[in-house]
Amino acid sequence: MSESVSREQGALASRGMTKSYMTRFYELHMTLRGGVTVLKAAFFNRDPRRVARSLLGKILLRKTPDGLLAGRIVETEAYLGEGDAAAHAAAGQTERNAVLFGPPGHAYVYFIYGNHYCMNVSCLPDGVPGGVLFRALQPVAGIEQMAEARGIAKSDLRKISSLRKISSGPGRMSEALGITRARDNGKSLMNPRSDLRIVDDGYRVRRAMVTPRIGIVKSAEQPLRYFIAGNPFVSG
DNA sequence: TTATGGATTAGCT
DNA sequence: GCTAATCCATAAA
Repeated sequence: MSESVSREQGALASRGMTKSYMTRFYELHMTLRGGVTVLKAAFFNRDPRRVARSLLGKILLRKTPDGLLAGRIVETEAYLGEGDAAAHAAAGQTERNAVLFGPPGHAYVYFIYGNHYCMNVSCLPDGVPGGVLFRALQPVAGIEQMAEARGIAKSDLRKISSLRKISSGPGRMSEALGITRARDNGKSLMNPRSDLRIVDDGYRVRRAMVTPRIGIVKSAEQPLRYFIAGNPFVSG
């Protein structure tokens, strides 16, 4: 893991990034080290608001045949059960949203606007709905592979604007990691051998912000969107 | 069986 | 800033 991160840093350095830019870009990367721990069920078996806040700074890992992909979670949204009109769980359990009603720590992937997949992690005990939407990642490892999946030219990766296009947004993030409903819906994110999991590398968020959620109409006023203050990879 | 609209994105003005 | 693209889960009929 730390080896592949070093490779990424070397690759970017070789593309002529300035020191000030490197400092900014890798502020969060430098803490990713060998001793990572997979988040356990107790972490997710809580109110989605607390889970959404606690997930900031954690690492989402994707293993692929072509290499390891990783991104630091910099933006999340909490979706509650009953009483949250914007939540998919609001109208009760269906085939699509069943994972939200299941045990905590599992991936809920849905298809939206005819084009995009979005991923949540289920929260609260089996039988109680709730989830956290992953909205943005800061690329950490496998940057070139993720860029390719997003249709971003390798030569553009020195530009911050292109780096942001890799995984700043729920649909973009899913495309970068190759997340689909068929492949990933219902998967546990707590299995150390899974190709999709969340780990804690010890990074601590300095300051988190809370604002209303993005892209919804119902219950749009509630402050349930969480992000790392000042992080350039936050969407919107 | 058909109609509706969305937890988004890219591209154009 | 504005809007088309584009599919499918859900609701209505």
